Amino acid sequence: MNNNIRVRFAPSPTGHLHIGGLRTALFNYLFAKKNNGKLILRIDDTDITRSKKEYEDLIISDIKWFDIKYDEFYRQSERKDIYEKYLKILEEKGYVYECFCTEEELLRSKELSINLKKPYIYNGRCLHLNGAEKENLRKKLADAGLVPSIRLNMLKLGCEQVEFEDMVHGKVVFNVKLLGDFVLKTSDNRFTYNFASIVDDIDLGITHIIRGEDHISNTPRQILLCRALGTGCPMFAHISLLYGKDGKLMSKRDFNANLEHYKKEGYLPQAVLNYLAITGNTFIVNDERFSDEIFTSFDEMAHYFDIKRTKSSGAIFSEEKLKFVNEKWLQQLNTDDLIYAIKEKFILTDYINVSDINSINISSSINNTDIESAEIFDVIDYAEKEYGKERLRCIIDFLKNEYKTVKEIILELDNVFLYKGKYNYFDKDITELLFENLKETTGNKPEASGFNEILIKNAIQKISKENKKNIKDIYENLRMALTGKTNGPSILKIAVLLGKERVISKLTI
RNA sequence: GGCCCCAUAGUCUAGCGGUCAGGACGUUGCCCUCUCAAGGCAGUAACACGGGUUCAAAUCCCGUUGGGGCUACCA
Repeated sequence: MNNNIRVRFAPSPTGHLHIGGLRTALFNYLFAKKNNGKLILRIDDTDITRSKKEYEDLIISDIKWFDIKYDEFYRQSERKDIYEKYLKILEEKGYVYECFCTEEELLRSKELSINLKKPYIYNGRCLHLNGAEKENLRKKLADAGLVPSIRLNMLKLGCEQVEFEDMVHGKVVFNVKLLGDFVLKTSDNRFTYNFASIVDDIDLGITHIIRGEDHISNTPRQILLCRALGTGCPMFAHISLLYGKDGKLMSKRDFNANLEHYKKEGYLPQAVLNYLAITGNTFIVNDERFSDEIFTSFDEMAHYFDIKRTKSSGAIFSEEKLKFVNEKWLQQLNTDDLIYAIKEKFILTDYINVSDINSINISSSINNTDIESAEIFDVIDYAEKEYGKERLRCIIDFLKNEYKTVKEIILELDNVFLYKGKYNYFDKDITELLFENLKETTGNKPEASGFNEILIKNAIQKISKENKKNIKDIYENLRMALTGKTNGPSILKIAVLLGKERVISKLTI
């Protein structure tokens, strides 16, 4: 296996990284990992008017959030010398020419083509200008503060068609005549995407270009540039795009295209990646291990990844399936790792405001001396102070198997384990009986040994028998008193995790 | 309009000439159960259409239809 594989992810900092971009980054990362290659992050910011540093920062932090690691980093805005160098090569070979057309002129000729229902192709007018005409036009441009743009001379290249072997689509063929002499360098001295991108790919030794299918029509232009430059060309893999429920391309307008959405809803980064990896893609077939499509680690995912198995058809994004994947990840993730992830990856104040908890709870806190002196940053922090590390671990271990997102876990943690107020009970009699019995039967034994599921169950049965109360009613009442809801995870388990003291206190009328 | 890509259930997919068209999500029912989930079991639902090629086509070829992308001195 070739271990000089180099791939790149090249977002332009003109907005947030969205879910489709993340998928492209992921496929690059998987490919690099699988082949022992390098992943290069390149910020394609040649469009200085639309590019913003804040977006670059956001993109980088998003990539980090998902634990996608890159080996090298570049910014196109810092590589102008390199583009200049390659442009010079083309000039020397006579493959480029100056274009003096103004924006209006080009626009007009384009409109004309549209009206005639003909494809718009640059007419190559400036190719045939003589020296005097050029100087005249150059002056005119200079008056407007512009310089001639530079176009690639397709005629000189002499190719009729370009074909390439796409790693996901197979053979793709384009007719060169329909491409037109495209611009390499603009009249305001910027290099265009098509030029800068492939020059970087060549210069940085990129071996495989894995990008979205929307770039497939740029590919022939870039291949032509490779030929003009006389260099080899990287391999291409155009992966299918992600679509919304309406069948249209996911765009920044879609709320679930924004990665912020997944952080706020409490999806684990691993789960999002896992989901993205399996949609529009297949790993190993006929292997039961992957029948439910859940991986246990990124390395495992990379190991079984094969770009050639990527589907060439587009895929509709399904948050339902993502939720399922997230649920599985929650279940399989080691509890300590989960707690770490919750603390590191999520902004818990999105779910619960710590100051709210504090104002409600601290005054009535059981061990309020500890709490008041401690610095509390978030819910987990607070819960740790309340329950201790070990106990909190048990609670999270319990909750992670009951809920589907981190958000749900945190909400439940707050609602039943941290809330110190009392919920309304259904039945006063039953509540009193529960209070008496649970207080009595457990006596003064320490919580750990005395307060367990069997004991509570027995107490409930005893209450039922002796007082002719319906078992279900007693459970329901206990649940209501402890959680304020009529349904949820095992109330026995919840009671045990809460501990005798808290349970008794909630049952006090 | 032109160019390119794509087409198996509601969704993601397996399938590479002969399968009862397989799996997953969802959904429905049952079991479990203090409730809701989870889990277990069972059910539901698909080869866009029309021509070829072939003894045989979801699979190969052509066309049609449908969807999508691109069509800039944006990336």
